[in-house]
Amino acid sequence: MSKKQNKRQIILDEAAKLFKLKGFGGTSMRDLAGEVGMEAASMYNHIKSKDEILEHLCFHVSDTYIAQLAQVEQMRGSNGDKLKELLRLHIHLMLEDGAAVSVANNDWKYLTSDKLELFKAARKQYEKGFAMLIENGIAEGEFQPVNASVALFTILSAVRWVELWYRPGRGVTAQELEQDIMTILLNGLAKKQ
Amino acid sequence: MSKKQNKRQIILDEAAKLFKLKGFGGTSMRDLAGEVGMEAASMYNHIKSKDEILEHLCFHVSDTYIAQLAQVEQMRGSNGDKLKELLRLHIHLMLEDGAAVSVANNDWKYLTSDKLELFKAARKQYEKGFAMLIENGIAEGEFQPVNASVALFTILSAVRWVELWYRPGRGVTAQELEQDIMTILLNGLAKKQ
DNA sequence: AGCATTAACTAACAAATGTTAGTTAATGCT
DNA sequence: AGCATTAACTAACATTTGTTAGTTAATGCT
Repeated sequence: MSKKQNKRQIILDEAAKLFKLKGFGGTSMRDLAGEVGMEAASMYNHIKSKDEILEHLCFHVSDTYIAQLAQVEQMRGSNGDKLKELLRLHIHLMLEDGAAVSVANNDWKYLTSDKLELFKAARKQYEKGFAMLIENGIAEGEFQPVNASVALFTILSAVRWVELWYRPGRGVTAQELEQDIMTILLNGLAKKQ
Repeated sequence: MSKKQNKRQIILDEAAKLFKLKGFGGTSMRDLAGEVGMEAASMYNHIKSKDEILEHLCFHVSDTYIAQLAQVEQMRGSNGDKLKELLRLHIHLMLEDGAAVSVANNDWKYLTSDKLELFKAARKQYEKGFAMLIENGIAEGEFQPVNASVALFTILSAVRWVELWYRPGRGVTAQELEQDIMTILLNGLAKKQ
């Protein structure tokens, strides 16, 4: 039983890496099997289907994001503090589970119909909670009076490059990264005068 | 001859839309043919291969970006002004040719080997020019002293959602959009105090 | 009118795809 | 020791894929 869990996890991890590299459609079960060190057919002892792999990866990410949102919502502090913390957690998942996040960002559209709807709903829920923090911040005069949706997507997109770009040995630490991104997004690139 | 150009363009445009919607791998030549209103085999009177379609779309985008960079580089004005203008042009292409930009952003990895290298080189050239503006701005004390690469990718990513999200009838005009994105990226979301 | 080109079609191909069936050796429980 | 389960294998399947061959009607030039 523990062995089974283990092999399944290896398949899922390897799938995340391959899907990130070559896309869901561009990755065949034989490719994946080669990476795992097994025949394609053998993997079906551990997983139900190729679609199930995709579902697992996508919902792992969306579930985590929603849990993080719930966690931040019951924090106390300013909207700026909450936004900062949610963003920090958001970036943190990217650094920790980059391949899965990449799949959830790029290959979610290949989910089959009912799962696709579920995923889109989850994403919308997350975005809604995120937007609420921004709207509250604007209403309370804490943030600049921009369109909240525009701010939301600008921020969420702004951090998406992290999973494509960040590698530990790149001369930028995770702390610097977080700090600089926060600076740019909250304080802006231009110097205050 | 003009007819041929026309049909070819229809195929390319329709391909951009489909690739954006379902990905390069997820779009079959028969799907595309159905959209164009033609049998799959008939399209080969107008295009060389499925790969050629992808190449055309990707290089159309990278060529445009590089031309825009060259245009801005010979402007006079502050680094902030140049950065603003380059970003404005960048967003403009997204609004004008969203599907092609989407393909260049998401499906470039399916380019075949030599074209893939060419595309990556073009992208690197664009990023290098973009980064130079930021570095100059920092050196001249115009921008905050952040890591230039982090700033570069944060800005370039920040605007990527536009092609996924923007639709004319969404209550936000292109002008508002540009303005708000500039505000957030250059001045920051937080109010100056 | 005669001819060459264009652009559509149908039919078919070879390769690749996700998946199932059937088999077999190893492992662990009673 | 005997039995059930697990997890690997090979072989094969039905589809789908990108693409080519061969044909045919329409178009336009001389």
